[in-house]
Formats: sequence, C-alpha cells, structure tokens
Amino acid sequence: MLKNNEFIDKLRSSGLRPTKQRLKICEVLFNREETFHFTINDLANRISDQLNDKISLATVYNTVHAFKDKGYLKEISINSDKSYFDTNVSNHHHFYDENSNQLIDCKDDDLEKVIVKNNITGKKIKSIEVLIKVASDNQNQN
Amino acid sequence: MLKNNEFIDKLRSSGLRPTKQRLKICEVLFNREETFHFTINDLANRISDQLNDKISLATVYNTVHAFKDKGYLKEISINSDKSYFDTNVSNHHHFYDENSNQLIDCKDDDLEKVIVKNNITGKKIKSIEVLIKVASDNQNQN
DNA sequence: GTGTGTGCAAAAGGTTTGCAAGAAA
DNA sequence: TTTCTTGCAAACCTTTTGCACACAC
Repeated sequence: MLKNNEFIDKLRSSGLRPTKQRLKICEVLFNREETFHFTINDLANRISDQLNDKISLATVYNTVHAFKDKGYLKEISINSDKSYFDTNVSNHHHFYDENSNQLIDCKDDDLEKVIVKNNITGKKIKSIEVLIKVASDNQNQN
Repeated sequence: MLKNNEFIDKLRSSGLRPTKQRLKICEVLFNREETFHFTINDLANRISDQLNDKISLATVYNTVHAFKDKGYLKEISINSDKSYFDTNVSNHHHFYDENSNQLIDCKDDDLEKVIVKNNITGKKIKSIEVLIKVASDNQNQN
C-alpha cells in the first residue's frame, strides 16, 4: 500500500504535477494488491462511487493517458469497443473470458515462452501480446 | 480468381441473397491472391474508388458482419481505434508495423507454436491470438 | 406478393479537443 | 505570474439503428 507522499513523489519525478485529481486516481489504481484491469468508464465510476467525488471524464482520460505514457499503465487490445488498461506493466499475457468480459493475467507458467523465429526485415520487435479467449465449455464456438 | 457465379453460389449457400452490393464487396475482398487486411473505411473507400460506385456505409457494415458471421472474414484486435478484418480466416497470427500501421500475416514458420500449459478452470479455449508489434530499428521504444 | 436488403439520416458509444477558469510552481 | 491542469460542452469518429423504398425470390 503506497502512501500519498509516495504518489506525490512518483508524479513529481515524472514531471506531472500532483493534483488532487491525479492523487485520487493513483489511489484507486495503485492502492491494491492485485492487478487491476479497467476501462476508462470503470475507473470514472469507481471514483464517483468509492470516493463520493467526481472527476471530469476529460481529466480521467488525460490522466490515464499520461500514466500510460509514463509507463505506469499498459493498454490492452481486446476488441474495438473500448480500451482496456492494466496496472500490471510487466511483460505478460492475458486470458479473456468471453462470458463475463473479464481480463485475467496469465501467470508465467501458464504459457510457454513465445518464440519468433523470423521477424520482418529491418524492424525491431516492440512487443509480443498473446490473448487467449476462453468461454464456458457449453458455449458454441464463435 | 473467383467468378461472379461462384460468389453467387457461395452467398446463396450461406443463406445470403446475392445482391449487387454484396457481389461488389465479394469482388473487392476475395478477388485477390494475397490476404487482405482492412478496416470498414478502407473497404468503403476502395469500393467508391475502384468501382466508381458507392455502397452505403450501413450496407458495408452489414455485409462485413454477415461475412464475418459466416466465417468468410476474421476480425482482428490491434487497438481500439477501429476494427480490422482479415480475408485469411485460417488460424494464424500477425505482425503489426507501428510505423506504417500495417498488418502482416505471420507465416507458419515465423512463430513457434504457442502452448498454453494451464487454462482457466471450467473454460474452453476459443482462440489464441498473437500480435507482434514491430517498428523501425531507430525508433524509440514506446 | 412476401420477406430481405439497401440507403439515408439520425443516434449512439467512446474518445478528443477548445477554451475559460482554477491550481501548482 | 507563468505554466500546467481541470471541467464542461462541443466535436469527432466509428458503429448501430429506424424506417421507407427497392430488390430477390
């Protein structure tokens, strides 16, 4: 559990002013044990629910993008409906439960290391993302 | 190169009426040697450019989704900006060139088979999608 | 003729932007 | 006081929807 001061330092050291709104968002995002997967909307709702306070959607967008740019959040592509973000910025992959629309982090030993044998000439690999879509046994394939 | 009659049969056999619009879209999508990756917008533009004819956006959306449901197209998640579709419906993965925003099919031997060692209990794996993001050597990491 | 498909425009979502007012440095 | 940040509303873009007209069967 990080304290307010640590967030302030973290923000300052990345050149972001520690405003009331950013600290609230830090609290919701980073004051937790496990990885948190969320959409901007989830986050905005959580803020108004949990903290009885509202932060303008635009500010939430700004902040989430700022945090992503600084490497505190990772964006995950699942479908084009909306953007998902992940507080776990380490290199890892995901399960996506199509029934509950939930994202679940793969643990290291859930997946054998992905090996690219031939890359595109003249290009460098920036990231490798694996998404394993799962659904209940009794669902029909889509 | 498929002929119009083949498209008509294909459509009919999937319960889709072979309308003028759907045949045009078939022509643009399936009358080619290599895989075609596109967004709905790309497709609509191509139709109005190449065929000097316009098909309502709503119809393009309807048709692409119908084709996807019938298994003639595959949808690919890259980012949440827009939906990408792929005329290659076989099981395969992708490179995504961040400089040119281009999708490139992985060939079978580009990537070692992805092996899931532990799946979520009670769930069945529906698909495994790998996206390898690449960029020019001299780009800064993002 | 009946049922589908098309086209248009309007609406709906998520996201971005412009700008004036407010807070941090 | 200067610069960055916020909040609101409007704008934007992709996608969906409603409905009258047209086409396939």
